[in-house]
Amino acid sequence: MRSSELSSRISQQLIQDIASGAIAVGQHVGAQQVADRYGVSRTPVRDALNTLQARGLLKRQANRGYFVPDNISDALDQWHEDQDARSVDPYQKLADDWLVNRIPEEVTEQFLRQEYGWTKTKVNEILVRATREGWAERKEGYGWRLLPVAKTPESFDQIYRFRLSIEPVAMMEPTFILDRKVLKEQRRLQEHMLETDLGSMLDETLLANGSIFHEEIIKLSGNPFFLMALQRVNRMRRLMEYRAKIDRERLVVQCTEHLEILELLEKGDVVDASYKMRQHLSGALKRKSPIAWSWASDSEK
Amino acid sequence: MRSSELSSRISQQLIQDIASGAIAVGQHVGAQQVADRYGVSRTPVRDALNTLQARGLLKRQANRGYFVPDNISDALDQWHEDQDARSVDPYQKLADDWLVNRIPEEVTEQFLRQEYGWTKTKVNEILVRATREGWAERKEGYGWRLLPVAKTPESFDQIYRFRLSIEPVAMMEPTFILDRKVLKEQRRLQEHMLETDLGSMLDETLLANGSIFHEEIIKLSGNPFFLMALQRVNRMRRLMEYRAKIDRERLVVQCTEHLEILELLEKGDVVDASYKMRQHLSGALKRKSPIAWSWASDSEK
DNA sequence: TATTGCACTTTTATAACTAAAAAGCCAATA
DNA sequence: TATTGGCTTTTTAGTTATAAAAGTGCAATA
Repeated sequence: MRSSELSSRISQQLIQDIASGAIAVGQHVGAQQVADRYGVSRTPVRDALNTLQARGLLKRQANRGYFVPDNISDALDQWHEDQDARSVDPYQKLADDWLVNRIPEEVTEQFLRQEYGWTKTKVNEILVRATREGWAERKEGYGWRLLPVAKTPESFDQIYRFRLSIEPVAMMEPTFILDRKVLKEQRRLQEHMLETDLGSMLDETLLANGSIFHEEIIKLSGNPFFLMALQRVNRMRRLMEYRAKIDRERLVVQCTEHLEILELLEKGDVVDASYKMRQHLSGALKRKSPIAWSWASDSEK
Repeated sequence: MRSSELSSRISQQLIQDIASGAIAVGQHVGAQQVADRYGVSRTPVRDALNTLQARGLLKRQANRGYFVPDNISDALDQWHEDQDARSVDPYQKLADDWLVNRIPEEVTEQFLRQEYGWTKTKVNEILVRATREGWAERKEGYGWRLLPVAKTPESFDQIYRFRLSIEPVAMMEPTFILDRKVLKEQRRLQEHMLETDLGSMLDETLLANGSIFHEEIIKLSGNPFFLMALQRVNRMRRLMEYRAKIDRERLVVQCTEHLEILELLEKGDVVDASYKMRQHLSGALKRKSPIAWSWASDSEK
């Protein structure tokens, strides 16, 4: 059974979907279906499904497909333990090193290849992603420049101020569509969060929850530029939050507020929902820095 | 005298800066100074300056540097003629082909290499840029997906709606700084536009003018996320406008409105300036499609 | 009839080498 | 004393062969 990078990514994603409840217990998980969802062929999906089945996260019925078993919690716990020693994503590694000033502002590809032992393509792939997510850019000549944005405590506030300017407005766009199906699905996810023991969930899953909710709502605006802008700042925010201790109590408040917004939308009360969204974001902004900015001091050495 | 891609880009940029008035007549243009501005070494800058000097766009004084000559208009006209047969930027070529549906939504790198005769690195470079500018993304497995955003007449409206939600708000940010130096420079550029014969200016120069003004203003907000978002939609807008006939009369109105906003800011009247900005953008939105959407019909075949 | 399993094709990654381009340095000069 | 000119060093682009990974079609099976 092969286990390429892509199939590992698919495994991770599937586990997260199962843990977050996006894929329900007992549900059928077919290779073709998963392949379509992620836009890949069945080859890497099959490897991923095989791996998950081997670890008891999926049950297999010959020639009928894979299913989420009843005893999924145990298997998930087991999997979490196994993963504790998992290797860190190179992208996160670079982001991390940049945040704590372990690498200079300007780097050459060669420097990264030597420093991390990455191949030419790997370096390129990582830098492209960093470029897309807004914290790196190619210099005109040789080398790359890493941007100080998203490095400081201020950027957290700045991101929330930016979101305050787009999210409530997006909900008032003339092309906004109250898609009941989306609202229902989001309600299900938020309620699932509240019902589940948050301590047993992966940090990634918890962080993803907030982003997904807001992105699904802004998507309803029918204006893709609002979505693109939100996705971009969310990715940056997660770079920072990745290093932080998550305040799980705060998450309960977050989910509750999400549900309140959903309720207003389900009633068709878009204006109040937009207002509530504004309050929701203001609340996050007003809170004292929700993250221990342990690394900010490093830059003052 | 070499003429690499980078040094050609620098030449282009310098000419545009001279044409738009960012570099004034008689001003000294030193190699080191230019190199610092663009973040490159003197090597490609020297090639560029040499090229420009050879065409009479710069005057050289031995060991003292280059200067913008008095008779720059003639030299610029001459240069424009020479450039008429200039080769199209591969990036624009791909964008163009995508806009008129000459290439499929999903492409492999190999396809592009064969179709356009580009090298592996070139293909990568172009796709990375398209990714950064938001209209392409890597598929999970092989291949790339081109996004339909920025292909339709609606996107034009959507971009303006988005800008309406961020630009006036950004001016009201608590960190907004009224930088007189920036305002003065922008006033100079806008007045230069009005004084110059627009017919003699390159389309690129005219299109860049509007973007730069708005980006400089939003930069004053002190919140880089507003700037990043604006830059992104501006780049997309220019992809579309690149194909269009420019309404030069409209540009006069545009510059005048820019000057009005500057005037309010110079008086320290940020609130009114923000309101004027809103009106300015609304005006552009309300105008009937400013572009002949010649290619939109192609998709309905 | 939907799904898997498997063989086969296409596409991309990797590595090593050569050519081209950019960066960096220092002496020469107005 | 700032600036250019020419030179050397460093970095990246281009090329080719080979391995690995992903995509694709079709028969087998519950």
